Formats: sequence, structure tokens, C-alpha cells
Amino acid sequence: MDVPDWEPRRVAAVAVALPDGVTPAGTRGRILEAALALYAELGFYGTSIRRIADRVGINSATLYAHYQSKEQVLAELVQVGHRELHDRLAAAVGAVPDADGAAAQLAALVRAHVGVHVDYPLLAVVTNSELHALSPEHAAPALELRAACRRMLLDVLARGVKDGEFAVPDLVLAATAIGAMGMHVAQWFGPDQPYGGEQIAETYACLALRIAGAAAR
Amino acid sequence: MDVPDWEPRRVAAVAVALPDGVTPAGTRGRILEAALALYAELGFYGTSIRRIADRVGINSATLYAHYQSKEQVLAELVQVGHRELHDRLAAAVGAVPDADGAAAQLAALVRAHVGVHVDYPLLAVVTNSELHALSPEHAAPALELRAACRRMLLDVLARGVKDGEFAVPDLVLAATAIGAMGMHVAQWFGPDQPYGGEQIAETYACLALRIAGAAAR
DNA sequence: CCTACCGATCGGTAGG
DNA sequence: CCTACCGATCGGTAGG
Repeated sequence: MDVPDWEPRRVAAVAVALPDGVTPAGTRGRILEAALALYAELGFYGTSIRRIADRVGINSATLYAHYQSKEQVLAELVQVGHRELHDRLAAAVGAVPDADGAAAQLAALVRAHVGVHVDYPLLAVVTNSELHALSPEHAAPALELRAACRRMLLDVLARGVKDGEFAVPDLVLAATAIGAMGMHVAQWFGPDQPYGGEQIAETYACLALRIAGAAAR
Repeated sequence: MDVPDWEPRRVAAVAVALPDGVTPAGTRGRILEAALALYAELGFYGTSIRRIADRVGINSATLYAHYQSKEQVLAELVQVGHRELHDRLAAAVGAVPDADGAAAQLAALVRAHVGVHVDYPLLAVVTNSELHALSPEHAAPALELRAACRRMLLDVLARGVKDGEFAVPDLVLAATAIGAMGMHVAQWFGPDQPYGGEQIAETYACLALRIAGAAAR
């Protein structure tokens, strides 16, 4: 792979981080973190196993003592990313009683969605932009989690419409637009811009409520 | 480059198309279109010059009779994509007199933004997702056009706020969210889904007005 | 527009 | 965890 000598910047310069408790111990974990940084920056095809190994400080052949293939390293990252997103969305919407209304649930959902993308921007970029490099078998579990995330958002929107809290021109397009807003944050969030994660989450929750046509502002 | 035998789907199966009048004549144009399809589907690093040449029906060495490098083919696509976006946004906002108000201008801007992404989804994906593979010199002209597009949106939003037509929690975040919505359309728009381009454009214009806090719905 | 070819690098394996 | 190596493929060039 020809690696350019100028540094392409596909993501902001943020710390390499994985969610608590999911980084494997020892070298396997360090390989995963090195791959995370490189896949995010250069893409799966733009990253060689030798470059990953260099970053860890091991020989490239040693990588195969920990992972079956370059693709399996990506598969683990994509799975971790989707799992984290799913669990945090589920926890967010589950923490708001139905009695509080769809607006409160939508706000919680969007705050959590943005939260994942500002807490783990590298992971989010890899999860969203490199999933296509996985074989269908490797991609399938992540696609299921993604569908579940989508359903949570659609369900809250549909409930709000049914209850008269929301009014949207189209349910699916509104959900798609809200999802797009949040995913995009991972591409520019970083220490080189003036917004904090909380502020973005709060603002985007407000914008999502507007998209939903919620009466309250 | 190891090309997978399962077909990764990074974009919907849409026709390969470039804006009117920008496709070079003859083989040079066919190379550009072949590269467009492959860069969109597999990414710049995932695409070999041999695969581009195969699609055109020429020997890979012949590619260099028409372009200086693989990167220069990408540079031309990225430039065309940004140029088309910029010109259509400028035409859209220019066609609405100031007297009609910021809401009318914002709606026109978003309709045009979505329009480009549904008319040329492959070009939009390459333009947005592969720009990082260009050297700074090759990327610079496109980045200028991108900044100009952003300014158009920010200006319309700012004017609406000043005139009391709009009310946003944060100008930059509102513009970023509106931009993200539109860009994302290129990733799923295609013949395999039920929405037409006009319908998406109209709906997204409505959602953008809501984000802007426009009084009218 | 092609044949023939360059050195470099690719993902991955054998064997220890 | 490393040395040594595999065949394949990479972007690009020489020469016609």
C-alpha cells in the first residue's frame, strides 16, 4: 500500500479510545487501538498490517498470533462500536418513563447518540465508514444492532405523532435526518473546535425536537 | 490491492453520471466515469488502476496517456463535485430575491443541496468521502469551494436571525446539522427505496426551516 | 493504445 | 514474539 507522506486528515486529532471494559488485555488490546487510529485516519484499505504492527512495536507477523486476519480486527472494532451505540441508546430511552412523553425520550435518545460520537469519534468513524469493507458474514451482527438503533428512534417518533406531541411531514425521513446529524459529529468533533460535547448534545437534542415538530422549545 | 469477491455496497446501485458538460470527450471521459463508480464503491485506496482500465476496456498503462496519476483522476472528480455543488447553491440562493425573506432562501438552498446529492450520489460520495486521499495541493481548490458553500448557508441563517425570521440556539451548529442532513442523502438514495428526489428535497427543506426556528411551517 | 517490465509493498504463512 | 519468506498485486515507466 502506498502511504502518502503528507498526513491526510479524515478525522480530528483526538485521543484513541475504546469504551470501558472492551479493550482486550495486553498486546491484543494494543493492536485493536492501533488499528482503530489507522483505520479511522487512512481507511481499511489504506492501512497495512505492517503499519499497525509498527505502531504497536511488534513484528507484522506477530499480529496473526492475536487476530486471524486484518479484516477480523476491523470486524471487532465495528462490532464494539455498534454495541456501544446500541447499549447507550437503549439505556437512554429506557431511563425516561413513558409518562414523561415522547419529547423527553427523543431528547434523551439524541443526547445519547451525540454522546457516543463525541466520546468515541474514531470508533464512530470506523464503525460508520468502514463497515462496507467487511464480508457479509462479518457485517451481519453489526447491521442488526444498527437496525435496532433505527427502530428505537422510529418508535419514539411514531409514539410522539400518535400522542399528538409531534408532527412530521414523513416519519422515516425525519428519523434519517436526525440520525445523519448525530453521525456527522464524529467527523469534526475534536479539541481544535470551540464546542464541548455536552453543548453539542444539548443543542442537537433541541434541533431534533424541532424536526419532530414538538410544541415545546 | 486485494479486492474482495463479495460485493461491498458503500452506495446504492445508481447510474454512473457526471453533470452535463463536464465529462471529457472520448477515453478520458470514460476513464473518469469508471473511476467515479469504483472510487464510490471501493474507495480510492480500494481501487486499482487495473480495475479502472478493465472497466474502460483499455490496458492499465494507457490510463497514463490521459491522466498523470491515479490521484489526479480523483482530484478531477472531487473538483467537479465541489464545483457543481457550489454553482447550484449559488444559483438557488441567487434566484430568490432578498425581499422574499431568509426562509425562502434557506428552502431554496436546501432543495438545491439535496438536489445535487440525489442527482449525482456517486459523485457526492467520492467528493465527500475521498477528499482526504488528495494531497493538500490537490485538495485546496475543493476546500475553498466547500468553504464558500458553508458561508452561503451561514449567511442566510444569520440574516434570518437578524430579521427576526429565524431563531436558533447556535448558528454554526444549526448550519452544520442542516449540511449533514443533505450530505447523508447520497449514501442511501437510489432506485431501491421509495422516495423520489423531489420529495426528499421538499421534506428536507421543511425540516431545515424547523431547525432554523422559522415561524411558518 | 499496447507489450513488457520496474521496484515496492501487500496480506499472510512456515517454522521456530 | 521473531526471522525469513511466499505469490500476488500495487502504481507507474520505457519504448514503441
